[in-house]
Amino acid sequence: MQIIYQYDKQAISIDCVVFGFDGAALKVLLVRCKRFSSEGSSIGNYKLPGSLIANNENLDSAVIRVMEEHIGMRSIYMRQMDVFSDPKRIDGEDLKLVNKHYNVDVSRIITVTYISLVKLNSQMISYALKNGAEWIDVDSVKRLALDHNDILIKALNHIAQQLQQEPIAFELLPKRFTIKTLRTLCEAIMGFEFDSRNFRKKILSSGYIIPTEEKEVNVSHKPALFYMFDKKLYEREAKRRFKLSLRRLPCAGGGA
Amino acid sequence: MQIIYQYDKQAISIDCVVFGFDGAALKVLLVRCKRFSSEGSSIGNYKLPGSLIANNENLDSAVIRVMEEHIGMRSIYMRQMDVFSDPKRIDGEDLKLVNKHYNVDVSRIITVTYISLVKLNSQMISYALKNGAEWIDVDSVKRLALDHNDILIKALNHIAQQLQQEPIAFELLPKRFTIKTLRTLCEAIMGFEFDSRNFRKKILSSGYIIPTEEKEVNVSHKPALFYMFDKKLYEREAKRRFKLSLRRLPCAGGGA
DNA sequence: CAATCGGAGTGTTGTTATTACACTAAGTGT
DNA sequence: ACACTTAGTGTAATAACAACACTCCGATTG
Repeated sequence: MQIIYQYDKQAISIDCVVFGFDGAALKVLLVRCKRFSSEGSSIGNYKLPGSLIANNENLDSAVIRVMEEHIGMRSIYMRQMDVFSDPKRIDGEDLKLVNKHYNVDVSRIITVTYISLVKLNSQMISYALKNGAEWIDVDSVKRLALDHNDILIKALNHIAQQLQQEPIAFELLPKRFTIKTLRTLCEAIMGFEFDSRNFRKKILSSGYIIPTEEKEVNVSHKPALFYMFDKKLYEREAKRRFKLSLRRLPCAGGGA
Repeated sequence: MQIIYQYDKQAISIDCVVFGFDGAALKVLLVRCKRFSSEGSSIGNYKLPGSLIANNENLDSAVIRVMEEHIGMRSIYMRQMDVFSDPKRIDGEDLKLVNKHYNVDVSRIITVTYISLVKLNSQMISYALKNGAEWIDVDSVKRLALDHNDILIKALNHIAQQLQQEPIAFELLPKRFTIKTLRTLCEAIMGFEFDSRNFRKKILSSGYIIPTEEKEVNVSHKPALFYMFDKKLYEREAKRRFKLSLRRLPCAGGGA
């Protein structure tokens, strides 16, 4: 078989799954795509924010560009997730629409997906609305354009996994937060509930979630204390943890 | 700023980090690249096996194609790792060499990296040699072409991480193996040693690593029993584990 | 201003997983 | 028979986890 390196009709794009937390539910940033939709295509009413890769930009800068467009800020947590490369992933009507939208003529699109985590606030919500986007409860997301539902589900599993290993929760929370808020967030990400006493115990024994002087005000119950995440302490702990575990037995055959 | 979607001069490639285990050390498959190397370029004597994406093929099939070329078989464990997209990652002399080698004219290459795990045997070693490749101890890998050293290091960390969560060890071992061999492999991947009694206890209590009737022969010491990995049992266990952990508290703030 | 409401915050105990550690068993070779 | 080499076994101390019920504090209501 002759191999043809068809580098001239393939485009690379990024799609971002941007998560936020409003204190109660996990939200995802979706872009309305009316210009985009059409009969006979699988394009729904919403899609994940994304873009083709522009001239001389790397993937990360494309993500930053898209983020800036929809949430108005550059400095946010972002991590590469996966690459979707099936040539049949976007084809037929969908591909025509994409070609038209971007004014290009490509026969396939390879998409690199990213996960972003932002500290959601009300300005960001209205900023998104002004720019054709919307923060939507992950639980009430309906049909999305292209294969974006698959991507979203993968992203949800991904952060649930990550939550257990890295301090990603604090990327979604304001600087000061109560233990209850942290727990609600963890429950939203994991999809199940925790025992509040054990949760609190674990959090406080971590050593890097430190109390502030502040309490909630105007709540009709005992006010909760605010805490902060101390990144420096966390990193010091992380190093120590690594050293201590040098002789530890991993679940060699798989998480037994 | 005007955004130009320069889809017409970018190529997508895959690079594979293929690991094998010879019973004593972890090996990685490297390709000699004499045709490739030149004065003034960062191209070393070896590189990871890889390729540009060919006509109408998706990334996975490109990986399979490359694997077939170097190890002569299709059916192997492979997982996507990461995407390297910095435009400056491959440029200048290196880019010219790559363009010449593939007979293309691209200004940037975006590379998706894969990890493959194979059950190494002597036929594969000679097959590789005949096809310009070589299985090399991961500990004695020197300077590689382009940014392939970075990719290799990432891959090593990746499998160390994975080993603790998925049964990847058995992708590297023959069907039948001794507990000692499994331990040696885990030690090679993790980079430190385990207590042999605790290791054995853990492995045997997993429930899905089952003894065979066979023992080692012609060893000048008590012969070790061979074991097998039972995938079906593992998957059943995995489901049960998930159910049981429904109320478990994750290390919410990060692996405390 | 007493009573009610709602969520914050607190400790203990039984159970399970982890670690550390030393000897005997079964073969080969001399 | 003896020496050598690696397989294979058990226990006890410690640490992490899971299950569980009540008091505290402030706001609100009547």
